[in-house]
Amino acid sequence: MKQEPASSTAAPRRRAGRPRSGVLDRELIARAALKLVVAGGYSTLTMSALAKSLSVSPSALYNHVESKQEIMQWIQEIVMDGVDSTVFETLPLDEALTAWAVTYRDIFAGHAPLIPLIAVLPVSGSPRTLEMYEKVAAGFTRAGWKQEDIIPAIVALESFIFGSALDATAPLDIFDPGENAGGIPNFEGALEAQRATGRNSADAAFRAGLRAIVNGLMAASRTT
Amino acid sequence: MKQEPASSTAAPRRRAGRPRSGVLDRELIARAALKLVVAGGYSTLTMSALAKSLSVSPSALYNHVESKQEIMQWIQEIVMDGVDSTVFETLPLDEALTAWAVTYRDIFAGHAPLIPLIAVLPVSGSPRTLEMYEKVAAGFTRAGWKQEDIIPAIVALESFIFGSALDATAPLDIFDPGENAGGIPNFEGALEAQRATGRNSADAAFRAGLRAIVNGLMAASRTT
DNA sequence: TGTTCTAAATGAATGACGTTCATTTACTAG
DNA sequence: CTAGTAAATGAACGTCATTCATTTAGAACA
Repeated sequence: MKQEPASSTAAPRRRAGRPRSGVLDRELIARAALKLVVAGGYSTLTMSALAKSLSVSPSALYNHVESKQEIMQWIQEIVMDGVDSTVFETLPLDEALTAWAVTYRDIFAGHAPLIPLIAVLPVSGSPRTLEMYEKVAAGFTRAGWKQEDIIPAIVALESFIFGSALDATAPLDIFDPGENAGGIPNFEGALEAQRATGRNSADAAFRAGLRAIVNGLMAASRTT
Repeated sequence: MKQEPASSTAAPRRRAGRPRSGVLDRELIARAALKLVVAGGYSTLTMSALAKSLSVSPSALYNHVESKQEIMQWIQEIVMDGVDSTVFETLPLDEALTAWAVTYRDIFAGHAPLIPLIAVLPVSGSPRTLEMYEKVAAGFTRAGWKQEDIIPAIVALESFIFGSALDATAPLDIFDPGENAGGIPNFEGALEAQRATGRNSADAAFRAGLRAIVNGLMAASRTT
């Protein structure tokens, strides 16, 4: 849990910038872990598998990592880097929020196991995540938002994004009532009507919900 | 993964309604599991601990349960039962949605580990959850919504609720930039302003987001 | 050059887990 | 009284993450 001093380098502690032996370092481990995850999903990310992919014994990893959780945090940082938050510099707030949210959800839909982690993780450990927040907050500020309303708006959007990313991993027939059909006419009618549109319901929900929450937030900011 | 035939009883398979020996049954196991969780959190819910709390050996549980995941589903059903969906019968849609969402989030904030499970779980295994959906869908129908818009609206709301429930478990100082302060003026300003309100930011975000998404959805339904 | 220091790797061991299985127990039906 | 059977037992297993005493090898210093 300890943070290295002021150094921004990710490499293990070494004597005055002189390279040291060791096959491993933070960057290497993080990349290898992400590679494993992308190739075979999070269930294949074990310390043994990770060590093997680095041609090293599992215990060697613990010279560079406190726990597996820490590796998950490293992965999270790399993944978070893929979220496009430059849009706030070029687009009006509502459009920027929409574009940002879309990339955010799409990226984390492929990394659902990270979500329960992120939601609870202090941002202090992740400078790049902080930079993202700064860009988003700047977008709100530029649009003239009251300062105290900005954090709640960001958190609300993120909650929706994380929930939607989880939802995106659900099986397509998740709502099929199965043997419990009958006695639920309203729900079944709605289900059938949605099915008839031919659209993926997770995507439709994300789009509709995103438009609603963005419009709703913008409207609220104008009334106060 | 198999479902028992048409029987709606939760008891283990038995001969023509005649009670059989056995200390265990589904209801007992589920209640004991929930009790453990409420007392000590999900990390204390192990098959050994559960068995011990029932004065039984761990392997005995497997005569009634396929896996620990199945127990988690049983817990989920009990917990879901606490969500108040009667409000749709008495309140106008927007107020009902708000009241429903509030109880939904508050309840699952105490059961965060269930969320990644639910988001991906077929509803067919949970009759009571289906009944909830029916009441919600009926509320939308009664309010004159187009059928095909109902499921996406429900899913969007649930995504927001689940995300918010996860967020509610975060530490209060989750946004503290720590040593990374400086260089992120907009974010820090917003953070300070939010702090100055004295409100819990997770709660403020949930309230603001809920109002926004409900208003946004209602507005959208009027334009189509 | 040789000695010492130390970061880093090793491999064996540990302790939780969830889960399986052959066997026993105790009730019920005939 | 005899089977038959659901259910409980306890001793395994296999898979994890993690720990630790020990070894290895490169760099600093003499």
